[in-house]
Amino acid sequence: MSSKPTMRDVARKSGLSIATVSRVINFPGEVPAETAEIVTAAMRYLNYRPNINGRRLKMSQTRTVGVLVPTLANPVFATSVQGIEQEANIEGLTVLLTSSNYDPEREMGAVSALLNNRVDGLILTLANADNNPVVDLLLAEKIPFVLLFNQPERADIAAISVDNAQSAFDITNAMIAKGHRSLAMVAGQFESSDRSRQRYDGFCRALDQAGIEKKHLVQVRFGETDLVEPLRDLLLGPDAVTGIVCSTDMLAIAAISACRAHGLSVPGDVSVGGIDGISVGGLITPKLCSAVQPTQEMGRQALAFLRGLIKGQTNPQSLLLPHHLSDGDSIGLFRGNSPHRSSTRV
Amino acid sequence: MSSKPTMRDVARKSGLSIATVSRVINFPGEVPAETAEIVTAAMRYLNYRPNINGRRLKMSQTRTVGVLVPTLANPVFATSVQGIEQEANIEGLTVLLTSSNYDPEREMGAVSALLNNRVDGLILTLANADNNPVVDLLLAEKIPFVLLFNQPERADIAAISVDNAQSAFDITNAMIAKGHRSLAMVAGQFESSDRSRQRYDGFCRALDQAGIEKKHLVQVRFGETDLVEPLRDLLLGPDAVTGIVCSTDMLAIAAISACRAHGLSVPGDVSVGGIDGISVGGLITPKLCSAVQPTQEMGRQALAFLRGLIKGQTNPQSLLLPHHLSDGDSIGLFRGNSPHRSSTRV
DNA sequence: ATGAACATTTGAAACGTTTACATCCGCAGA
DNA sequence: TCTGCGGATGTAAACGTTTCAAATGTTCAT
Repeated sequence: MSSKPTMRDVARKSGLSIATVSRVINFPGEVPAETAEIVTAAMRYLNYRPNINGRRLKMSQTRTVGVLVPTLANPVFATSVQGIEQEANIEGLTVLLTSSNYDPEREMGAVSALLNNRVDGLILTLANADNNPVVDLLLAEKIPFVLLFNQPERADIAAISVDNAQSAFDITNAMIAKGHRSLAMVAGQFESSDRSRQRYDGFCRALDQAGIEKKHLVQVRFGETDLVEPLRDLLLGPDAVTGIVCSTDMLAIAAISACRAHGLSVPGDVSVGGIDGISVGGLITPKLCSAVQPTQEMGRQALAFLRGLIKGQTNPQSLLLPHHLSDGDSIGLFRGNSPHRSSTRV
Repeated sequence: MSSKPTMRDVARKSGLSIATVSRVINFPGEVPAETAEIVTAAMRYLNYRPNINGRRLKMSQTRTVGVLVPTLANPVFATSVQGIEQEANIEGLTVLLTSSNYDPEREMGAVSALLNNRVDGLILTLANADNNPVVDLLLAEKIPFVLLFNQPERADIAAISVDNAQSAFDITNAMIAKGHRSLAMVAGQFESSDRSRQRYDGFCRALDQAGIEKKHLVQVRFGETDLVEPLRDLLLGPDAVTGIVCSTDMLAIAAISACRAHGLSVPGDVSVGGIDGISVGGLITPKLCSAVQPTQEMGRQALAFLRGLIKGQTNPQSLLLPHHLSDGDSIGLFRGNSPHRSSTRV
């Protein structure tokens, strides 16, 4: 009476066998309504709850999926997880969530822990999808997995993302179209994010196409929100830029803040664009202009996709979801260097 | 050879018994270095990974804790989960995360699922901590749990939060100190959040103390970010306010946006204050003035506290962590109704 | 040589499920 | 009456661990 009641207790209480109890739980249709009632009554009486761990041990499928994201502090990932959980809930799947903090070492540890839990599959956002030991491990062990936000080079890996390079290309072009010729990109460190590099590539492509030679790049540690110093030269130096493309919206918001700290107005003196489309971007002033990806939907799709893989559907294919530019006002017409700005220059 | 190797396989391979293998894994110290080496070699050779579900079934403790938050879309909760995971990682605990979407019905379902997983304890942020069937269930089943952000009336429930009423009181007072006498609160619906109500109480207390009679209140659905219509009367009506206290920072950011949409400047025409202290608040313009709570730290503490309860430490006590007002500039001096504002009024 | 004391290792019984297989029973058709 | 069938239930063997009690081997004082 002290410990939790088990199926055996329910069986005893209802005068039936443990097998019948199990059937009532798992295949209510295959049992006469009358017996089912007896059993459920006993369960209610005893306050019985099935021990999922017993089931998980016995069954080959655990109906659990593992999720690894870099961090929950960035709303992009938080909302994608929301999408995953939403879809998982519908399917009655349990989600095991971990985060790597952008640290490749922790990625392996986290995935290892998830595998010890015998998850049926994984959804991962990796620092670097290419040449990644985690990916190799998963392929070797034949565990179904889907990459989210990563855009791996190998075609035989399931991945759901937007076209990172194209996103950056588009937002950069939006600036060029407004007359800006002196641009910089602020990006998360490439070692911590392949997306960061891919987006930089798109940035460069846009500049090349416009015949712009100077390609400024500032890499910042992830989680960093104070860009005042990192951007000083870019904003006030001898060849200051008039447009900053940020590899994420979080960086863009931080960049706008840094511009202000340097006495520059956005978009008056400097235009700033982001990538991701996090929701606060639409609320701040100036409204952030960003290459928006359907984050939550991507999470949902990732889970749906993973479910397919788990069911044995082979030939994983990558999905590139469409992005779009939001109509913000953080990108403005090029006006030369405003008086205010030149006066501010050190 | 097809399926995953088990301890039995490792035992066979190393010519030792399954019990010895288990001891190598769990008590490496109690086994001669030589045998340990043989066993680990076998494990490496077979690519063995322990099946945690087997262990969980056998052991009385699962070394798993369940976490329930309203949503990950609000950075307050996302960062608190970060804190929880951080601390859990150190302890080698697994975190099972679910969200309720502010829906009391889903709360019970989610907790039930967690209990089926036989979690050792729970960390919960509930819509309403008082008279909550989930709390009753947990108390009845004697499952250790800690409330996070909730401030229950009952003293026998472990809870970690800031003083919600006091937070609202302080931020409201900051406005009053700047000369504002016509104030409103924008809050999440009380049914979905006891904090919302507690914060409203603090708001009222501040107004009472200042001898202000009119107490405006607008309740909005959670997740709502478009406050243009909800705030119209408040901002443009016959007795428009000059200060808005928001029950969360997310609402505050949305409120600022709405003010702008109505042609009002913050803090020129209207002052806006928030509660929570999410990090973007410090990056936007105007810098959000908020009653800041140490969100991540609270998550960490919640886990530490829960660990104590699980270890059998009795007499749960509530912890009220200190909050502080951030020095933002979203709250400004009362200037009467500016010409701009009156001209904008419909 | 004998047995006590100790260090290692092992056997086997759980933990709470699922499920293939067996059993039981009533009833229709012969 | 017997055969056979099908529906309802029961038996028992897994699943992969942990762990207690017991066995085995080793060392050492007697």
